[in-house]
Amino acid sequence: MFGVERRSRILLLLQEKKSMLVHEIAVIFGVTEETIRRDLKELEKGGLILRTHGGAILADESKTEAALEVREGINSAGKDAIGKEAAKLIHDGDTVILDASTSSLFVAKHIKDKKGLTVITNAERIIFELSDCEDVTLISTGGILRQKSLSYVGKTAETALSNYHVSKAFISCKGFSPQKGLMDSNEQESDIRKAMLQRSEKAIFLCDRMKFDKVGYVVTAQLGDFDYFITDAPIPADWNEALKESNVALVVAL
Amino acid sequence: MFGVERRSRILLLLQEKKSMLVHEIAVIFGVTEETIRRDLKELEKGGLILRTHGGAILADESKTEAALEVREGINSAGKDAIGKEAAKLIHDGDTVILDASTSSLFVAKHIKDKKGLTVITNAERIIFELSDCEDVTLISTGGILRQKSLSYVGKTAETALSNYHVSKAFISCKGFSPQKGLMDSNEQESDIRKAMLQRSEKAIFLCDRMKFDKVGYVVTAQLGDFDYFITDAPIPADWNEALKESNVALVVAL
DNA sequence: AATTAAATCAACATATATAAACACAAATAA
DNA sequence: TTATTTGTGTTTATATATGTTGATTTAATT
Repeated sequence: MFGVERRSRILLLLQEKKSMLVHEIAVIFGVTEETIRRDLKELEKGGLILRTHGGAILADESKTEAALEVREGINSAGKDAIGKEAAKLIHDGDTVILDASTSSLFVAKHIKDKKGLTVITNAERIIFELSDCEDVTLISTGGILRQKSLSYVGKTAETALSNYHVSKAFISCKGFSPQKGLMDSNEQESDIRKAMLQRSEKAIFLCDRMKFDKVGYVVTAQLGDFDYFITDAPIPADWNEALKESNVALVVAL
Repeated sequence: MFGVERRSRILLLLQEKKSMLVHEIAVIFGVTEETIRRDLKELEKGGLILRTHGGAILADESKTEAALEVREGINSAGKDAIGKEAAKLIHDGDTVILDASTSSLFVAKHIKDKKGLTVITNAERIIFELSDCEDVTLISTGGILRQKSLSYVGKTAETALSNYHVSKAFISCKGFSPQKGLMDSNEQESDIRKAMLQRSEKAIFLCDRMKFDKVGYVVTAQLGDFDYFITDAPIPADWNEALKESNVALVVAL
């Protein structure tokens, strides 16, 4: 059996059982656990599964709440650190765009005490988070609520964005590599992010370590579209070159 | 079971029970309380729950509830009855507008089990209430959030409305009398309601007894603009005449 | 305020799980 | 053929999840 074949079978098994142990899978295919671990890494990079200690679970997008909220739990420390650093780029009186990502939600949590801010977003969770901040003018794009992500997408939301022009946009994604750029797994979310980038003077890319070298099937943007790259871990050595070439400032939050 | 799984299950349990004891959770999953405490810390870091001495509660509840509780508390029994009656006018597959009023919120609470609904609203509170209903397509007008009422107002919100046409709009107000019509105390809220009435085939006026003969300083609509008048108490004798003249159906919820 | 029982925290222990470096054999290319 | 790559197995050091214990904090009651 070839590796690809095994990996696709692992996916099928996971779809059935929802979660499995590395050991369990290794026995089924008669290979070492190390091999399975490598398979799982591969599958995780494609965003198909979620690796855990001892095994893996299906990255089931359809399981709205549970999946979404567990995902939020992943590397929340890192995302919080990123949010804190990103917040430093926002000053009293600024007008900014926050996208519908957990990373941006953490940015929102760190700007509550700033004065005279205007925040434009398509994320219901961010609206909820900031709705009690008297000193923040909150603008929602409106549109059809995508329940999986609790964000507004579609033509309405994009059109709404075109009414504004801001100084800074904070954008995340599903996966990133310097060669392929920012990738998402949902076209609508990708489109909204593209629209956001167009409406902003400067762009800040929020990229926690879990996104490194992950992939999605739709390209949202390229590294060169951004002015800042904020992350929570040392980046792979060869990325520095790409950042310099694209003239993107690197911020590592710790 | 993996840690992530357990944590996501804990969330589900909390959503069900609202609050739980550490001990209680530990027994359910067959792990030590220390492990559960670590889980709860993790979830708290992500802002999903609030830890208490001995257990945890859901993070969400507090904010929106508390903020609007006062307003909702006013004749909430009557408004609930009105909401229930109003919900009877909504059928599977309908597209409706709900305004940003407590009365409309109660309508929302009574339509959660209907199929294939589309709800257009400018009320954050209603979006929040319906955001977990898989069978409801939720459309937000978007715009600038008016924090006092947690509703979207302004030109953006009004323009967004003009993209839609619905079969029924549910509207409330601050005060009403047959002679003066529906009155509000906020021009922006009034304008949104006017826009909503224009976008709807039929209009339903939600008017609990507390609004009888109250006044506001801006007139939103006249009785004749509506098809139904739903209230929770016998109306003053001389109002019947006006209702009949305007060809408005009276529904008294009890 | 003082007392007390319970809950929490911090530090450590431990069994697994994982990552990293290397080895090797089969498949592929030169 | 010989070299190179690729996938897998092996070994060892490291990391992780959970449990355990004892000190500390908290909340409830006197």
